[in-house]
Parts: sequence; structure tokens; C-alpha cells
Amino acid sequence: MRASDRAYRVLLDEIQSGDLAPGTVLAEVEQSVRLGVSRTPLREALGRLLADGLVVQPSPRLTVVSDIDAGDIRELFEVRRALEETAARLAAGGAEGALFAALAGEFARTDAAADPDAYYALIARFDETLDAAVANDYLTAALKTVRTHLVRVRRLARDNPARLAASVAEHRLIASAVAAGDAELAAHATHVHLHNALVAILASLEGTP
Amino acid sequence: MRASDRAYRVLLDEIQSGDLAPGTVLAEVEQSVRLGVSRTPLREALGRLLADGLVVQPSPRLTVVSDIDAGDIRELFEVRRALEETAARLAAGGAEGALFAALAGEFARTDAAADPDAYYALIARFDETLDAAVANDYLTAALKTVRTHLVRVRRLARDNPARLAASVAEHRLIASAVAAGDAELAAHATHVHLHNALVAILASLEGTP
DNA sequence: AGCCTCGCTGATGTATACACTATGGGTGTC
DNA sequence: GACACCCATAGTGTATACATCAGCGAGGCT
Repeated sequence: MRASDRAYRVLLDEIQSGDLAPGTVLAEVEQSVRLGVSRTPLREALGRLLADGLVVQPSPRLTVVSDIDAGDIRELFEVRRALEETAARLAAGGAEGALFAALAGEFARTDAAADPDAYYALIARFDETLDAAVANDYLTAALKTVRTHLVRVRRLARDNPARLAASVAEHRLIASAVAAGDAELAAHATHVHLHNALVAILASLEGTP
Repeated sequence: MRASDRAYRVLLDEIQSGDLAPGTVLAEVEQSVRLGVSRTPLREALGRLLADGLVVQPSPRLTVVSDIDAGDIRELFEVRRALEETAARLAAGGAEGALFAALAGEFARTDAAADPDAYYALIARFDETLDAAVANDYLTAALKTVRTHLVRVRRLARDNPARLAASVAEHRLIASAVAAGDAELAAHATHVHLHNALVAILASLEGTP
């Protein structure tokens, strides 16, 4: 693998996991030494993180890990609603119903509270299936950016067993609606799901400020 | 200005204007010599274009200007609908009504068929005002990407005087709805506008394949 | 005493040298 | 004659040296 890819992945992971806290200054020499690459590939990695919005440049010569607060989360969910409702509508209009029927079955059989990891893995597969069904590179790219930020949001908000169980049920409804070709239901169920998810996340943040 | 910014702007302009046709190979040495910068800033420029989606890498060591066809335009407009309807809704719910009332007045006084440049300048100001009113960096960033591609689309499709005039009227309605705080009307007017724009563009492409 | 200016320092921005790998052409063999 | 393998070559990926600039502190002037 290329050194710039390694640097990008490591920094991405550290920012998403919180190991690199918001506000941390990312100096080129310091980070290149720490990651064992030269400045050239490190700069490329920083450029990609900047495009992602995970780092910002308060002044032209200063790069810091971007902050994310409740306001950002609200903004992020506005975009997420717009994109995922559209994705749900488009998928429902497609011909991949059988795949979503199978996913709906898996959601029905999943106990998220008992195994959060399995839940997240299933969500990831659902997202992949949705992207493939929508077959819109521009939409997929926009959603990828949103999901990159969502990883940080999830880390900030504590997992709540009751919320996870509800989320599974909501996904099951979305998958069923897509499988049935009901675009309106798919979009509205997505809207409801994201509303509930946002409320739960903001409530969790209230508890741990 | 930094050499990497210059290289990015020049390449961006050349791709958007069609001077660099889709499929054109962008070799690092060749382009760096042509633009009068060294390979390092040129690579940074290519990285940004890659993030924008204006160039693609069919194989790991080959960078070419991305193609854009009718299918891409349809996909792009699906994302655009999702984002701009959301933006219209959010702006209508905001407190910047007076600004949009003023814009509606300008749209009423503009004769797009007589002066296409003034029309495009006004559209750009409308977009800026919308972005400021929405006050959502994630949404603005996503819209910026979409608009980057739209520049190419506009270039492919011939300007049609009748369509420009209709577009002005549609924008006037959107601005009025936002000014009046009517989120539903603003969103639906945006939907209608984008539908009409897409139909006109695709019809124009049919005429000049 | 306060403010302005000059110079230092450490960082970024750029250029370039080196290493490595993919690709294409040529040659040899089957 | 066709296919496969090898080597040449050109281009990318990386490292590093050099240029440039912003920030900061010390010193002097008002």
C-alpha cells in the first residue's frame, strides 16, 4: 500500500476514534515522523482529510482536527435526511426488491441489544446494498462524506440498548418498504428513523457534555 | 497565490470549459511543465480534482478527465434536487426573508434572454444568499461539489432564450416563497424548477449529440 | 512606559533527485 | 506464426534539500 494511503487511514482512524481530539494541531514534520512517512505523502493525506472536512485550516499555515458539536450534528442530519430519503426513494423504484426483502428478514432476526457489533455490521451491509441499488455515483459520494462524519458522531453518543432495538425495527420497515417498491413509505420511514436517531443522539449528548 | 492553487484553478477552468476534453490523460510531468509548476503542487491540484470527481483514475497510475453523459446528468440532478429542496426549506424557515424578497424583485426585473451573463451573475448571488441563509456547512459543501459539475453540464447544453426566461420566473417564485416563509412552496417550486431544467438540458443534448 | 520595527526561528510551500513499478516492445521458443 | 518472457523505459511514489513566509520576541525609539 502507498505511504500516503497508510498515513490517511491512520489519521482518519485516529480522528474518528477520538485519539486525535478536536483542536489537535497536525504539524507536518511532527506527524510525518510519528507515522514513519516523509512529508510528501503526509501532505497528501492531510489534503484528503481537509476535503473530507475532518481537519480545518484556521489560518493558511495551521491544520487542526475539526470540532463537532450538537449544532454540527443537526446540520449533518439535515444533509443525511436529504440524501438518504432520496436514496430510499430511488432504491424503492429499482428492481433489487429481493435483496431488501432478505435484509428485512435479517433485521427481523437481529437482536441489536445483545450484539451491537452484529448490528453495525448489518447496517453497513444495508448501506452497501442501498448504494448498489441506487446506482448513483454522485449520491454515493455525498453519502460517503456524511458517513465519514457520522462515525465520529456515533462515538460521541453512547449506545443505548433500547435505541438500538428501535433502530433495527426502523430499518426493517425501510427495507420492507424498499422491497415492496413503496417509495413514499421508504422515504418517510427513513425520515422517521433519522429523526429518532438524531433525538437519541442529542439526548445522549445532554447526559454526557 | 500558491502554485498548487494556480494549477488547480487552471485545470478546473480548462475541464469545466471543455478545453480539456473528457478522456484527456493528465500526466504529471507533462502538465507540470505546461503549467509552469513542479510536480509537487501539480499532484496536489490533481488530488483536489480527483476529490471533486472531475478526474478519475481508471488504473492506479493513470489520471484522465472524467466523462459526463446524459446518465450522469440525471444522477447529478437527483442529488441536486435532494440538496436544493432541503436548502429551500431551511431558508424558508429562517429569518432572511427580506434578502429573498429583494432577490425576487431582481428576478422580476431581469430579462435573461437579453443578457445571459447578467442572468448567471444573479443566479450566483441567489446561490450565495441561499447558502448564507441555510448556514449549514455540510450542505453547502455538498452543493459546492454539485455546482462544480453543473458548470460542465451547462456548457454541454446550449442556452435557450425561452428556457432562460422561464428559469428566471421559476427562481422568482422560489425566492418569493422563501421570503414568505413558505417552506413547502419553496421546496416544490425548487423541484419543479429542477425538473424543467433537466428536461431542457436533456432535450438540448438530443439536438447536439 | 508603551509601541513600533527588525531580525530570528520554525514552519510550510516548492523543486528536484532517487526508487520502484507498470507497460510495451522485441526476441526467442514452441 | 503465435505466444510468452524479458528487458528497456517512462512515469509515478517518496524522500529530501532549498526557498519563502508568518509568528514572535527583543530591542530601540518616542
